[in-house]
Amino acid sequence: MRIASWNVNSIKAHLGAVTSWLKEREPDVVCLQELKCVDEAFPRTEIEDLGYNVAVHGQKTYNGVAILSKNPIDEAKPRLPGDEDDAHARYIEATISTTDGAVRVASIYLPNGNPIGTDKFKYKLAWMDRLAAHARELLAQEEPLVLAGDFNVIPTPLDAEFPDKWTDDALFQPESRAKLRELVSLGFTDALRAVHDGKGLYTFWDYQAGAFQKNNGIRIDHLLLSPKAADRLQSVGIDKKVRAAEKPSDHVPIFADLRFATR
DNA sequence: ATGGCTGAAGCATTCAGA
Repeated sequence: MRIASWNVNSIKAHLGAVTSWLKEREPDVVCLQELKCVDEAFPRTEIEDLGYNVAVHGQKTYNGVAILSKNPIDEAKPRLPGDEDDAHARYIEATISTTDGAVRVASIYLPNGNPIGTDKFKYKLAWMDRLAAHARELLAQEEPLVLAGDFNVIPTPLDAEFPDKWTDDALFQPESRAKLRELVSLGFTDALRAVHDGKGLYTFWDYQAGAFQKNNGIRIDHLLLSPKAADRLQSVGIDKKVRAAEKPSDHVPIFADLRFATR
């Protein structure tokens, strides 16, 4: 089973890139972030025509997350528990059934948190606390679980081409990194780092100043695997080349192949 | 030292992103 995550930076603006990539990469499950549209405006038909079931938690202009799955989506739940008053559409979770058992998947768009020293940064840290609390509950169920999304945290200096440029940024604050470590330490495996060492593996390049041409990137899109998902991990990839296309999203897809007898 | 670009909303310019 191939599970992918991609911050598409507006599903309407980049639908062509998404459908081309779906056809080429053939993921079984896809977690999308930054849809920037309400549920009714999501291009459901275009995605369903490629063989996917769709669960959307949208929002006008900002945020918005979705889960696409070739296997049936049994249950989809928007929002983290306790976030009923949060207007931001940043989380949707679904259970996907396969002939080889169920897997639970969450599509996560963690707050950016810039600039530091503001309520936006406090909101980011509080959101991370709520995510960790929920993740702890999910882990207790001891099922295959994948937390997939744009976590807006650079885990370590290895995950930025120029880490010194990010010292004043919310994505690289010690508090942000500590909270990501606390989440992972509940029992998750960072899928990419389980398979690949070293520098130069990025999922985001700014649109400005030729960042992609300079490979001035950061790794902020992550796939966190519960123990029963990590046991099945075969390989992980980053589709860097989609960033070089015309009018790309500023993020690229990351995907993991798990040993699941699907379809 | 700073900003650079992109998308949405909406029609000039602001907000947000990271």
